[in-house]
Amino acid sequence: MTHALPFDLEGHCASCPIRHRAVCSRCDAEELARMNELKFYRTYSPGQTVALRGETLDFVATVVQGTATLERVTEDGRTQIVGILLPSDFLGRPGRDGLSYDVMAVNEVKLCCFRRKPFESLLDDVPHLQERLLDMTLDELDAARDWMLLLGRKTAREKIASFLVLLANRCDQLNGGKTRGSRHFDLPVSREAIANFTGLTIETVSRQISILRREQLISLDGVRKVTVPDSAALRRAAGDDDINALN
Amino acid sequence: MTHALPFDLEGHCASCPIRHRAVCSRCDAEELARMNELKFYRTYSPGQTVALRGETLDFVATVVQGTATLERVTEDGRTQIVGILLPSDFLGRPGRDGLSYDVMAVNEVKLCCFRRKPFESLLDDVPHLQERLLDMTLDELDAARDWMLLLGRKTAREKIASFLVLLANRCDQLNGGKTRGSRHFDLPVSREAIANFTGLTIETVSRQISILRREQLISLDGVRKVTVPDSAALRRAAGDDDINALN
DNA sequence: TGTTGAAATTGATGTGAATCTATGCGTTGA
DNA sequence: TCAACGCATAGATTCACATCAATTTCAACA
Repeated sequence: MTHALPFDLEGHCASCPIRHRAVCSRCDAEELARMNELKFYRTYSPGQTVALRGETLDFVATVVQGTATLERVTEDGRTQIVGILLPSDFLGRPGRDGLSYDVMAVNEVKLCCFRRKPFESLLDDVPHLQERLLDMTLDELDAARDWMLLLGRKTAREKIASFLVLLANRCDQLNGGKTRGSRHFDLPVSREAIANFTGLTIETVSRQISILRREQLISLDGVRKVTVPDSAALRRAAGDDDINALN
Repeated sequence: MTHALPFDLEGHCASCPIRHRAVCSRCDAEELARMNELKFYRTYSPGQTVALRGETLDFVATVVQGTATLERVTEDGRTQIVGILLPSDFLGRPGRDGLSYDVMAVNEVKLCCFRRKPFESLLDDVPHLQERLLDMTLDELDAARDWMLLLGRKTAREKIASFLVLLANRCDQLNGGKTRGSRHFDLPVSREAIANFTGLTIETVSRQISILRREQLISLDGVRKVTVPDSAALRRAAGDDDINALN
């Protein structure tokens, strides 16, 4: 399970690729040095469970690499993805033993971890850290609420278009600036995951993707590589009001 | 627009009915005194807009009395309620000019307000305040994710049962301890609001409520007063797994 | 106590997405 | 090279919920 990594895992935070976006992004050199001593890395393989709802999770972490999903499941097995963790996202709940959802690695995931108790002390001592965590949590809450509109009120077509817009935007973010005009990205997840994210079935996801392709709003290379020739058109199909156009 | 209030609006925090649950709940006497000087009250009448998505909101606040909804709307007018503010809930986003949803007063709402900038300074100075706000935000995020499962994967019947369970629990909370056995509470919102909350139509809401009543899972006195003879049975109809039974 | 209008309920019908059932199409491994 | 398998696509059918259309209930007020 050893893999080449795009940066030195034993290295310091200074060389960390997501340092400027993560929970530690507002920390100064001294604070960073303190965190640097406490941190440790963990790797999960595709499909592996990172944490289960209700179980004790004794660490918190930042995603350095890979994609993980947050899932809620009904007693009879219907599952809803309630969040996606991409690089720079934070995992865990300071002040609580466990999470209220399952966390699954989609592909190979690398986490920069801190044991929970020491991290809670850090939060008390390092205002920059707590401020940033509050801000990230408020952003997540806004994103969750956008998603509630999608789940409750959008059609299958709008759901798929919205999902693609969301991914395109997040990919842009990770690549720094935003690209204009034609955009190209990889779906990090299977059709089943898209279904569980949008509250649809895989069949409906597949059909709607085919329809969007026939209408030339997207084109596919294989089953995972997506090109969006006109992001504005796709955003229109997503049915959002235009305040969101800024994102 | 003058009304009798259950506590003295000009009074100090010590007499505030939601003091032990709100964002200020962990503050000591000295911190409270500081906040006391900055606070001011506002009242909104039923149906009034408290804030609009995208517009500048120059204050943050705690709900002291009444109910408000957080709403997201598509360009063509479909609306989804993405949150309910009940007494002790926090409104506003420190560090941001505006909100990403509309806020509407359902009935007469009283807010304990702070101008945003001074409140942000308070957050920096008063660790208890920021800690509590982070905790409340994380709770809201968990609740939003529960709601995503409901919107994406539950049937109409389960949605209505879940909604009633949620309300029953929140009402218990506000009344301090939790009541066992038969529970009784008032719906703070109309059928239309329930529809916008659950992602259904008013007709479906009405039908499902009638069905639950016929099955004796609930009984109604008028259209707003609900009695739940057996909360465990209603929770079962809500389709949650039993980890939630603790709540 | 009657009048009015909005909100809620109920019924009949329509429809979008789920379900059920093949079939295609890359990977993996013998 | 070819099964075998998982994943994606596609067609036919069903069904849960939406839509359309009347009532009925209820709160407010004369």
